[in-house]
Amino acid sequence: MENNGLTPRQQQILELLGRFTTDHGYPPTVRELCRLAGVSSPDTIQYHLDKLREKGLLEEAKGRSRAAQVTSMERVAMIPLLGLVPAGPTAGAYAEPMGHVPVVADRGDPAQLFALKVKGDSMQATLHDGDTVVVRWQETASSNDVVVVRYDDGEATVKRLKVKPAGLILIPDNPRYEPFPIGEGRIAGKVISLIRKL
Amino acid sequence: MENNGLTPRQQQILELLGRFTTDHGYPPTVRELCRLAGVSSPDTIQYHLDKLREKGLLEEAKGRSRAAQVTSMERVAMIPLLGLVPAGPTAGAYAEPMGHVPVVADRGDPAQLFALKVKGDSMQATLHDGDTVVVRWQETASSNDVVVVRYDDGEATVKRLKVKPAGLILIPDNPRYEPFPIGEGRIAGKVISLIRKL
DNA sequence: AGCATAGTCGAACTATTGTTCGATGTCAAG
DNA sequence: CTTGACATCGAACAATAGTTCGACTATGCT
Repeated sequence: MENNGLTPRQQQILELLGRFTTDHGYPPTVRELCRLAGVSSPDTIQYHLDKLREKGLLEEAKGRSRAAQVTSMERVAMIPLLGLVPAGPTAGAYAEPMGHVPVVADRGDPAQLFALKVKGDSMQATLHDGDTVVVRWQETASSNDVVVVRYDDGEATVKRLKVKPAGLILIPDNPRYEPFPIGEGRIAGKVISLIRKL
Repeated sequence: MENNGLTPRQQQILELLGRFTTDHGYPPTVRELCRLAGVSSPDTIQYHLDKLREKGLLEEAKGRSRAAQVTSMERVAMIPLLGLVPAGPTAGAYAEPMGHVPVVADRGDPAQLFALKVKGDSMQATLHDGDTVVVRWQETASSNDVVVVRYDDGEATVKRLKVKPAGLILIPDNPRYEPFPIGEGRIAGKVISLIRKL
């Protein structure tokens, strides 16, 4: 029953704040919240905002405009969806990509991440054609990691890595394909998660 | 080579704008951009912002504070991660959940979406233990849809749906489990995508 | 040289926005 | 009935932030 000890009004303001933020991309001003909540005095909103801040539900940020944010909201980073082949760990993340993928920016630096669209069925069972994978730039990896390997000619492939005394072996999870040595390729990154539309 | 016809300065401002926004949760003010870009006059930023607006790279939003946004940024919604069992299509998305999952809010109303953690291996091959699935609230579904079914006792399960003349059948994708009729259960929603950590 | 483009500055102006104050009303608890 | 928490209002104030203006410096093109 006890909803964090929030009064209905506070609950409503919190809800409006969250909705506005995701709708517009930035938080509302105090007066915009006035309109949304149907009250006429900015102080009414300010009053509730203070209460919410006391309870730790809002970011402490007084004085600045549009700075009221729900604290519980994990910070989200938009990582670039580089297409089928990653070009390289270049900086310009706002030019080429064919889109962006939102990820929760909790573990590590999100600037080290990028996304890739999977093509083909060589990794079937693990990765399907059309899947989106989230990759972290790194030049080394461990056995059994799924890695992105890039070749000088611009080609790239996603395979499971096997570290053997003889060298690095790439293993397609689909048994209809044969494992092969990495050759001239270099590891570009490690696949850390996948997103699949059903 | 031609980078959208952007000058280095414009490129930089765009980059700073994007970074600030994802870092703070809201866009910077003109003067904050001044500091970041190392210029002293607000007009310098304003000048470049106008150029970027002309090229359609920024949201048209004059007069308001902190309203400069990169247009290419897909709007992101945080949908509630309800845990193992969805309680119901209630509004209070900012209270109970054990977390939030970011999704691109392009198709349909993101308020109709929620996330669930998958438990068990009855859907193996399609869904693994620990996967996060994104579900849309709906009370009906088609054959072969993966659906969330809720029972009165508070239990819930994820299975593949089969519409038969005799009634609705739930099919575990794992052949080690047997299909069974939906019984007293009701469809709570349809699984539209999955997120898996590797 | 003449001219257009890109970039910058500092100051001033205006509008927006956060904040504060005193006053008022409601409602349940003591 | 008095007290306290909850809620609201309107007005006023101060700080912040968007906008505009005139002037100035490069650079490359004609």
